[in-house]
Amino acid sequence: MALRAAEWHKLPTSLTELCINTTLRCGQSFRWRKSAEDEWSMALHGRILSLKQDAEALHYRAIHPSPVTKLPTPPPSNAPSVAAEDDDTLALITHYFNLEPNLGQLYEQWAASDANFKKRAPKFTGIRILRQDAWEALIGFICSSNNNISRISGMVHNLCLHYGPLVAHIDDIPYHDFPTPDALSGPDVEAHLMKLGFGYRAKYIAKTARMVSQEKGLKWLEQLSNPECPQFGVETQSAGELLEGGREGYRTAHEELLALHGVGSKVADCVCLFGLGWSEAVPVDTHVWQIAQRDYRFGKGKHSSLTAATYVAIGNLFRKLWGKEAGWAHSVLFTADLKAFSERVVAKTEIKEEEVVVKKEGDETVVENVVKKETVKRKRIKKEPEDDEHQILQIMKETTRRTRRRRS
DNA sequence: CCCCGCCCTGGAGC
DNA sequence: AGCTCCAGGGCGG
Repeated sequence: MALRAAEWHKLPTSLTELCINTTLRCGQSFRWRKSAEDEWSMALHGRILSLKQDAEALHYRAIHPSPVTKLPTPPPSNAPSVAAEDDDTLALITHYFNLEPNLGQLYEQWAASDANFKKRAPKFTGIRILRQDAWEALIGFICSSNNNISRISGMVHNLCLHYGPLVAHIDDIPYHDFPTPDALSGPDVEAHLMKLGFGYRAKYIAKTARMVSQEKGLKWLEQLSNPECPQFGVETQSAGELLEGGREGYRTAHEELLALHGVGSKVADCVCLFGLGWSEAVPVDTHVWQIAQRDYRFGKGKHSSLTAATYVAIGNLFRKLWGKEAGWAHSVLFTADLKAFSERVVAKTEIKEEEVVVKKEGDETVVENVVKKETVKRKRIKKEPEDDEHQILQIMKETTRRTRRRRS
């Protein structure tokens, strides 16, 4: 029997209000994959969500797992079924992509209060802070320490593949949802993740999963959410006034998260921003630290290195600059600084002035041009893998190679 | 409070 | 080939 493919639906929007090509690649989520040319897919809330975008609209479709027909009659078909007419996919997209705020207006506000934002943001419009599942964000960003986006994506993919529930296939490629805390609490998880190449993060994940599933409870984590911006399906409530260090609920969430293994200030802020809806959270990593030095006069005197005090000072400055959505504005600048988007950078930071150094060697005077650090760095740009099949193969290769290495 | 060495891994540059 | 550095850090001394 020929199966009807799931239908595509249309959600009108402009690329300045939402740009999935930037939003899905800027390192806030690690699970989206290219399922075809200009098409992104991911398992989310028990379905495969696929997206395409053009200048007028976001196109989406949901593939639900085929209902398990217990009837012993005809040959069972594993093919995905069509979404019900009245399913909640549109509501899910609106929630997940945080589509409520007027992004053009926000960009204007941020630009008006900061010349640097005004300078760098125009080529990075349409970036939305996703409202991701808190637990998934927590584990994803535990994986992110001392790591790069492509490897983090591979690790998260492996977590889903080995511990997450299968949702359905597209072109014979399986899509798994993110594993629950229970699923990652088994006795062999750490050793297994070690074999899968997680390195020292294997222990962090195993410990954190046990703490959340057995000690604190998933409810504990989810209740750290911004009540104005809750998990999917929960009613909203007011979240109080913005203080210098952020709202009360944000401060509490940040502090509570620090009790988990592998969660420091930066990872806690990522979870707050991307998983708990606290838009004033400002994760300060090496990129943001570099931005703070280059564009906001950090790196000298009291704040000459990225200490805990400096970390807080940067967040406070950004909150003073941009207010309640400081983390959102900061993410735009962060993205503008990512290597993967380096072809879009503004004006190449001008042609960097060469420092001319005059020094004496024996009798002669030698004049040489010293290339500045920034110029040198730009040479070390690697291209992110373009097509995703390549990326998936990469992931498989990693896995088999490691297991093979073990055997020998 | 700050600083340092260490932790796993893979890719890139030299 | 072999080495260094770096990639969205965290932890313990």
